[in-house]
Amino acid sequence: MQADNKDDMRDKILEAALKRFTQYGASKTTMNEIAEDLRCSKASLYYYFPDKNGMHQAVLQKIGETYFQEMEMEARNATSATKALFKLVEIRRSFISRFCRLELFKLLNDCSTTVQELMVAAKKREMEIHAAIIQHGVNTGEFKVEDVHKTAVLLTQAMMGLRFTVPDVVHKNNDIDVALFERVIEQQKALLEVFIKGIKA
Amino acid sequence: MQADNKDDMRDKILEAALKRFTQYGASKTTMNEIAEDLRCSKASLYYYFPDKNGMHQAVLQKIGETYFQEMEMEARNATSATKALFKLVEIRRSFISRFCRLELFKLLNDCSTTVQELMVAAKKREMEIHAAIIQHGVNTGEFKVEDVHKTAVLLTQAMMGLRFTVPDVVHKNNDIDVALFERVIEQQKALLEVFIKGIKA
DNA sequence: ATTTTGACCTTGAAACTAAAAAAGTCAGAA
DNA sequence: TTCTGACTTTTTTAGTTTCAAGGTCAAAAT
Repeated sequence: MQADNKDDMRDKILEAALKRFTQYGASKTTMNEIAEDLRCSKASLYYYFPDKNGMHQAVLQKIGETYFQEMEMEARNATSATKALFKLVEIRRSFISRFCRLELFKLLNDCSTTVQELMVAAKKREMEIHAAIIQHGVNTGEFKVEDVHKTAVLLTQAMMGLRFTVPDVVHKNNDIDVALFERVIEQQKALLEVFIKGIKA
Repeated sequence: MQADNKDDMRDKILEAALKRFTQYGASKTTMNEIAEDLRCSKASLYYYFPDKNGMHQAVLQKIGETYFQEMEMEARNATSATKALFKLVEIRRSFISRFCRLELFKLLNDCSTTVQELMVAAKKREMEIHAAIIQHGVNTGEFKVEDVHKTAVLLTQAMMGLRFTVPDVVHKNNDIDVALFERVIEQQKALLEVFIKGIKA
């Protein structure tokens, strides 16, 4: 198999990998399978990616990018800060329901430095989106907070934490269960409601 | 070795086990070591406890009982609901700093039914303490909430969740790091502040 | 020159094994 | 009724094997 140019082939690989990963999970997908799907040799994959983990990261980065862009779009175009914060929860919901099989969790537990950095960066970016919306709320007189940044960190951490405490038992290896995550989303909305009241001007 | 009566001996064992567990961790403590500390035979321990896990649970239940009683005392005697909620955080702080080596986490991941039930019960009890204080706040006109119970669940889950999101990396096997937990406590206080504003009458 | 590949090497996770250590039992003593 | 020494059973650890999957490379194809 051959693509028109380098970037095109790289993208085709990412597409095929994403399909396999979302359907069967990343760890249950072999490099051979991806190669067979693309009617190319396994060695070709290694021409475009350093290793399987690198490919997994690239897949995550790609879909993560659209996730964050959607959120950033919302942050920019929002009229009401309150509505925007609730919209973020909805965006998160639809993202997770689509990509819950991607073993985000497994990668996080890898403890490899690059992955760790990626996750920390993602956390930071999400936090900054929250900060931007809160800042907007402060500017319009909707909110009143002492320190926008600290408030955004707190909100992000509190919302994320519900992922661990809403389920009664925390499974170590399992990826995210969709039904369970719906309950997390519900609680995130409830918390957001109280939190917003707590920072209303 | 011989004690005056059955309950007394049981208590001596729990005391010795607690000492070992807090110093070296439960999994690194052998039944022989506890027996040697007490100058009794290992078999004696099995006269009072069904197995090591049962003993570990009993130790946890014992110290947990004083923890909850301290909290319940605060809930009963509180004048201001706001102050009481902040006091709970302080009680949690001092409890964790004393018993962070008890491998609470390991037991939770055991997934044995009885332990799971114990943890769920503990969660519920803590939640009910929060509910009682919030109810008190509602009665005195300090707070205004639609559903006291739901609010208490939300607050408890949000506070607990910070245990997982405040540290950048979540260690799987390690027990709680004291220094890290201080940061968790700080965020719990910050969240509580906003949360309380959000439910102020 | 860049991209692709078949053939090949390397690694890591699962499946055994044996030995050691710790958990757990019990008949009988105190 | 409480306790124990001597005992068995279970769990943990470390070492080994194996094989599928990960990863490499010289050479071929474009």
